[in-house]
Amino acid sequence: MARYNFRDSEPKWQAVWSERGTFTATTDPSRPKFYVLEMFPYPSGRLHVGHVRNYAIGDVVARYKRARGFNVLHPMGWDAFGLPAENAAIASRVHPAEWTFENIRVMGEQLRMIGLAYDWDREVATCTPDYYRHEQKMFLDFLKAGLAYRKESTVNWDPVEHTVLANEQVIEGRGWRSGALVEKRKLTQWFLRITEFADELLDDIATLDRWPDRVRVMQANWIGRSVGARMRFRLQGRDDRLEVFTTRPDTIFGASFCALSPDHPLSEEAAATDPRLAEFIAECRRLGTSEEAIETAEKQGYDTGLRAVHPFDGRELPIYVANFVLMEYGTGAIFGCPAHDQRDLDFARKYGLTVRPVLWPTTVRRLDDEAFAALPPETQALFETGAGVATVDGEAQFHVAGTAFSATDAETYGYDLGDLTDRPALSVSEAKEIAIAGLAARDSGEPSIGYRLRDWGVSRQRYWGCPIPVIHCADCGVVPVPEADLPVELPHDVNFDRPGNPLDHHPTWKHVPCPSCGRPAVRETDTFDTFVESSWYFLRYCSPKADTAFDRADADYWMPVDQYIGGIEHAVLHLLYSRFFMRALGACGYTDVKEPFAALMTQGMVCHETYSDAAGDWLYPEEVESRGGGVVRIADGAPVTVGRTEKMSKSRKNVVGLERVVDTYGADTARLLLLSDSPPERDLEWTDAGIEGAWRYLNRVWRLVTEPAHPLPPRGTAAPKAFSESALALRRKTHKTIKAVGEDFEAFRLNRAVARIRELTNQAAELKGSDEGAAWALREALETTVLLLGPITPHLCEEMWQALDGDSLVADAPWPDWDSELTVDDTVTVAVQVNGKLRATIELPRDADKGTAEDLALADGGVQRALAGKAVRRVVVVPNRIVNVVV
RNA sequence: GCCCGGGUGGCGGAAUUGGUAGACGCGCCGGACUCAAAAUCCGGUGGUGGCAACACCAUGCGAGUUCGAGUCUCGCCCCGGGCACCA
Repeated sequence: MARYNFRDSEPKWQAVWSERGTFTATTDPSRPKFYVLEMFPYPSGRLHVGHVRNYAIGDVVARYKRARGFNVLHPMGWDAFGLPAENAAIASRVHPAEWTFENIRVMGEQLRMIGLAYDWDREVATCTPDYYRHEQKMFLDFLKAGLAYRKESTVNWDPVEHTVLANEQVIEGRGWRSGALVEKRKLTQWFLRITEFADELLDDIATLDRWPDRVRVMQANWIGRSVGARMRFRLQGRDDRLEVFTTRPDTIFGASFCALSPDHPLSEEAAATDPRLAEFIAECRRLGTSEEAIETAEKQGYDTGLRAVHPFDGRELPIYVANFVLMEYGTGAIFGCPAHDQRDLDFARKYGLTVRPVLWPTTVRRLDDEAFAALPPETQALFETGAGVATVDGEAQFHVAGTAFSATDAETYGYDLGDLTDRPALSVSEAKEIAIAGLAARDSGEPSIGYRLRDWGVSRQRYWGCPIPVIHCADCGVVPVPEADLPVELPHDVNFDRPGNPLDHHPTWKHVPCPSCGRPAVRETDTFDTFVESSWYFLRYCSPKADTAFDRADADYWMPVDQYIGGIEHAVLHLLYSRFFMRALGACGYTDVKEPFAALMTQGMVCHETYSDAAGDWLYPEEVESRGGGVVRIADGAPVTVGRTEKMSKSRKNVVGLERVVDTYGADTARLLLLSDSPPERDLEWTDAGIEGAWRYLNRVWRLVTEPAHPLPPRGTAAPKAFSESALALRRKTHKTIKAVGEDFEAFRLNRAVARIRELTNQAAELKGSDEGAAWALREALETTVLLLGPITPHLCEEMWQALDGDSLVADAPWPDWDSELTVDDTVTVAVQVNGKLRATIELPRDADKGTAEDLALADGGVQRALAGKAVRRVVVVPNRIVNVVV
């Protein structure tokens, strides 16, 4: 039994593509371009099959678009700065650069092994000065344009190691290595003014019509534009005022307290004279900086003793410091309206504050607290759930008990707005306008737009990143590094024996003369967030050897990326930062393209079962095997616990190494499985059974092509006049498949495309007869199969194309055309239902009229039996689809 | 906690976007070939009942809209992604 020899074929065709420069891209404005890009990897060590899925999907697009006649740009590179390199340096005493470049070498070899259609001449690694020098130049331009600035912000601080921790390094509030309780600490850091573009970034989401809706929604929510008001409360016994931001000025009459962020200046001021408050604030700071930690922590507050005066009714409201108020959003202070906000309600109950409803459904009577308290407990309980409305004594009544009452935009409500209005019913937006007008009249507030989006903090106190090109001079302040002095290169001679930033510890690197006055000064020792590198790498690919960041003409031709592919985990940060970067670069005259990625596809993760031994240590899949109904460790037969299927990760060892799969089955088999077993956007579970099935199919096609059941006519033979029924059916299948697979590729339905190609293979194998027509139809089917499968299993297809006397490479062959006469059938099978239940199917000529369909359906024996003599009330006919008889 | 997804046979998934639920594949069962095994080929395979024709049940749970719901609406449950210093 002949088997496809991938061990010879795969390196052979890789060499052919490489020698011919098949995938080398050249700027050519006379041709339509297509730029397809997969998110570049962080060089973490070795590729596993999880990485490959991303690249295999992109490779299908690249090869398919190439067959469609596009001038395709498909580059690859390395997102090479990052924390893991420093961790490796600490753990294994290897230099981050050495570690990174070795990983790039290994992973690059692995990528070449899978036959991806990359233009390797454009390979980029972001940790090289040749790359990051341009980033430093961009930063200097941002600085000039006012898009970069410094301000204080908080970081996670490890008090034992005296170092800044990433959120990832904070485990349950403690430093991952020291185990010390993490504190927040304020540092002056660099920021990029992304909020400058908040409205534009939000509005332009509408233009991203080839992005998944969910990503667009996530970005819009992330920017979180909300129209509200800033309002100022007089402080009792003081001259200054407290400013808060609210999205619900209409509920101001329900305010019963104000709350400050622990980082608010007023909190700090109050803490100076109140040690218990100071302790409370310190406790809040141990929560860490992530929003998740803050929002999931138990809501707590501390009464500062300060009192805010209500701008309308003069009530004195207590001012709390609360652990859930974020300094970054709004003004870092809020007013609380417990009746209409669940969090405020919980807070009010906890601290015994009044709950004062100020809006209610117009159709109900309001119960005051006294009347409510007089009700029996079971009646009170009726108010706990739902919308605060319950029937008491036959009348709908309203009271806020355990659940805050929230209004919808569509309805109108009765409102308590003091003497601001007499109107009996208002919509929320009308009430907001009235409240804001009232505030303005008292000089206590004005309309304001708030954003959830915050400016992008780009300073990192780490070595393995791009140095921020400024110098701090005692006399001149912050001085940009002159452009002629770029790049500011990382020093190589660093050591990681001490915790903290090696750049800061370096004996000489940071000491430089001030470029402005010449006196001794120090370099900025912070480096950039690695998201900065990934915010413009797609531009560098357009002209990777250019002396500038990119050549304008090349970028004008290639940009935007026509198809971007990557994980859903990047739905907000990386994609939003890149969109911002294009606009910031635009403001500095670099480019006119606004949106970097015209189309986006987000692929799911590759998952695998996890295995652990009796001691609870993780085991690699290749360390275990099934034996006698259980799973055991191969080395000693010890029982193994099979855990849940999870995203492949080095930490759980549930990774399938690429080499093992490619050695055993070849790259094409792995590619086929990764592309066919799940829709690309969904998660995929890697199983050994799956890879066997893919391998079996490749050999089946291989044999069908190289050992056809009967001789094929020479390539290019004209079609015979007549075809047998079986041959004609195969031809129809062939042309339907061409049409459908093209549509599937365009829509990323890759798993379905593979299913269709397999159907074609099945039908080709079942072809009856060996006459001229059958042989011709078989050749047509086989050639088609090779061309359609080409983007998925490219090596095998080149080999088969050669076996079919193909005169060129599949990689250079145009996509096949389909004959519309062969893609539609003369008859259709129509389902017949009786009262919505399937009772029969009937064969009808295509596009038969409704009367014919109805008559034939009613004449059917099965239908008659189901009707059982009952009178037909109605017949619904959907042509070519269904007949539903209603009795 | 907040934002965004997902849930269909033993398993991965398909379903012309409101019209025959389960394409294609994996696994399993049976058969052929073989001294035997592997490989390959042929047939079967959602569940329950029935010799069978067939009937009933079935797309996470519960309601609803409709001639007709996996698909639309409302309310739940579970799983996953993100939450600004992991990339």
